[in-house]
Formats: sequence, structure tokens, C-alpha cells
Amino acid sequence: MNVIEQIRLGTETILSEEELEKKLVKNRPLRIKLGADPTKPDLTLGHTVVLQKLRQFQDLGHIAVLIIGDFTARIGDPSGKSATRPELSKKKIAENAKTYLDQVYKILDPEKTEIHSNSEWLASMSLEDALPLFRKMTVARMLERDDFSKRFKSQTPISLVEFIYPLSQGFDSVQIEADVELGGTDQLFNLLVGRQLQKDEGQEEQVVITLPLLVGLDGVQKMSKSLGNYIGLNDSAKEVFGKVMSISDNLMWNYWKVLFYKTDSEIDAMRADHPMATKKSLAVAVTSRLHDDEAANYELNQFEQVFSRGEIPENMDSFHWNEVSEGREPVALLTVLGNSGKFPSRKEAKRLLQQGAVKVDGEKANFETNLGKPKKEMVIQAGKRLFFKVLP
RNA sequence: GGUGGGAUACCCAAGUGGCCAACGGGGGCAGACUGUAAAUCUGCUGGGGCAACCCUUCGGUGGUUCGAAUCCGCCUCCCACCA
Repeated sequence: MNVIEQIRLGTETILSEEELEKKLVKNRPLRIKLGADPTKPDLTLGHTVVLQKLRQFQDLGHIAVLIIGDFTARIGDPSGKSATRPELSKKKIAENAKTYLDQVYKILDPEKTEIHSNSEWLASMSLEDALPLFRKMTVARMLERDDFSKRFKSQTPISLVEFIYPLSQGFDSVQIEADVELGGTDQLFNLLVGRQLQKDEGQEEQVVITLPLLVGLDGVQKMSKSLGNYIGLNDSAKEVFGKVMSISDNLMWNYWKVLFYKTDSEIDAMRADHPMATKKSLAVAVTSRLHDDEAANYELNQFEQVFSRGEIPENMDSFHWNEVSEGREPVALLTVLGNSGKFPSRKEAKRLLQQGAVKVDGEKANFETNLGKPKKEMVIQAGKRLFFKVLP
């Protein structure tokens, strides 16, 4: 596979491949730009689609130029949005930016990463500096954008400040002299503005590469923190593994394609296998990417132990009898459940009990179940996933 | 600036004086089944209590009433139409 073919893997569009080839033969590290707005403190598996591509460029000897959009975050990217975003405070943005970097380096090579904040050049810009920029964009062109045009037609407000967003992002490209800019498919318009501004500045235009948006765990909407349908880069290995196992069989193929560049024919071949086995390998693959192989294999074992064989997990939280019994003996199981703090409320624990979801040492318990102090240890299970021990 | 409309539980959304802890859908949780935390079906989904029952919630606040999410006054915030 040649370099272009490698880069092409998993991409939606490359504008244009010819330009990219010309840049690649220049024999110098290219500057690959990726902008990230610190609007949310947590990155998701969805972000890794583009980060993984950036990492690939790094491995090919190029430089990742990461723009922390601390200034643009205050504007709020209108892409794909149906409403104006609320303005974020500077403080919140600074906090988010910090946690971003920790997460980004789970994927990127820090040695080949250059970091900028776009407030470096945007914050001090005067209206006079900005005028030439504004002149380059027309209202008609803005309104061609799908999201804006929908909002305009449905008479949903579009703030003027939202028109500034694509220009600001494009100006970032001029500032750092980007050779390539990566983004999700919803970023195409913003990325193209970068090309236009660079051209006007007499710079060589950046190559624009878009990557597919990862569908969220619900299988419908794009993965995002605010929709709650996400796998977080900071999720524990256990959570990552479990969340992957919970996606529908249908969605699994999409993940193989988008995250691991599986081709249609490879996927067809995988369909011959048992879907559960295929999903387990996907869960292992995702978990090792976000954590490591060891953690992934451990979670696979735990998963098989708990869900396939219905056994208890290796590790679980434990309490001492005195912590949960209120010093009484015997004591109602409900009291122990409530005192464990494992349930949002006693009411919730009660519900589980009524639904027959609670087991003590593997025995189904009910409302009348009373517990005595355990001799060694007692395992309490509520539902399929929640376990804890009570020690003497 | 003028005129109308709206704010309901995690989200969407009914409800216009007692039968409302509040229809329905989504989401979440559980059970059954299974191939997994898939799919499907069923149940649950404010808090406290073993229970009878009690407490808190329908933008905020002050009233009317035996009784209000529902009626009235004021306030805050959103939206639409006209200019």
C-alpha cells in the first residue's frame, strides 16, 4: 500500500488527492492541522476517528498542529446545530483545554505535536483587522450551508457571531500555514473557508480531508457527550468494553469500518462468524486502543465470566457488616442495600428487590429476606452488573 | 416599538379547579428469552415508609379557594407575527 492509499483509508473526502500528492513529494514534514474547541471537557471515541488519522500522518513523519479553539469555543461552532450555542466562560474553556490535551495524547505522539491556542491571534484582533476577513464572505454563501439554510427557512435564530466562526477557523489555517486540515464531514464548509483565506493571503491552499462522524451508542445520532450516547476517552476499561458490547449488531459493522478501516469485503467475511464473537473482538480492539491489550483481555475474561457463565466478577467493592447493618442483626436486606450507597435511592433498591433482581450468594432474595452477619463473606448482586461484598 | 403565544419530571410532550406524582413517546433500569449489556416481549421509572400513609415537584413569587400544574396579580426567561 502506498502512502496515498494509506491516507485514503477511512476518509470521506480528500480535496484534492492531486494536491496532497504534490505536497507529499516535497520531502519535508507537512503541517497537519486539527482544530478542537474545548467546549466539553471530555473527548469521545468519536474524536478518535480524526485523531487516529492525525496519528497516521505523524507516523509518516509529519507534524500535528493542534489548535485549541479557546477563542472560537466562545463563539460556538454552528456546524450541524439547530440552535445558537450558549457562550462559554473563559475559565471553563481554560479548564476544558487542559483536560483535552491529556486525552489527546492517548492517541497522538507528543513529540510530533505542536499546540496553539487561537486566542493567540484572534483575541487581540481589532475590528479593523477583521474587516478584510468579513469582506471575503457573503451572506448568500453562508446561507448555502445546510445547517444555516434550514435554520433560516424555519425561522430559527442565527446569531451574527455564528457567521464569524468559519472565518475564524479559516484564519487559523492562515496563521499556522497548514498544509492539510482534518475534520469531520460536518466541518467541510469551515475547512474550505481555510483554503479560500490562504489563497487570498498568497499561501498554498491546504488540502482538506474529512472523516466520517462516528454514530453514537444509540445507533442513530452522532456520538457526543451531550447526547449521552458516547464512549469517553477517560472511561475505565470496564466501561469501554461494556459499552461496546451493548451496541446493536448492526452498528458494530459501522464501527469496524470507521474505527478500524475494514473494507466492505472484509466485513462481509466477518459476517460469517458468530456476531457475538465479532463483537467481542471489537470490544477488545476498542479497549486496547483506549487503554492497552492487557486491560482489554482482562475485561474480555471478566465479561465471559460474569455474563456468559453467570459467575461473579473477580473484583467488586466490599463493605464491612457494621457499615451496612446499622448494628442490628438480623437486618432487612433492604437496609443493607440502602446503606451500601450503590443505589440512587432506597426506593430504587426497593424496586430492584420487588422485580426479583437481587441475589444474595446466588440465591434470589425478596422483600422478607433478612441477613445475619456473614461468617466469611457474602456476595450481593442486583441486576446483571452490580455486585458488592459484605465482609464480617 | 406594537400584538399574540409559551415555560410541565432526564428529554419531547399531554393535562386548563379535586379522580394528578401528573396520559403518551424517547431514554434509563429490571425480568423473561437469548447469541452479549444485540434483537424481541413484559414490567418499573420523584423521595421516605413493611404498610396505611406522608413529604417534595408542574419557570419565580404573592393571592383566590375547603382544595390549584390548572383561576387572578406581579416578576424572570423564551418564541412567533407586525414594524
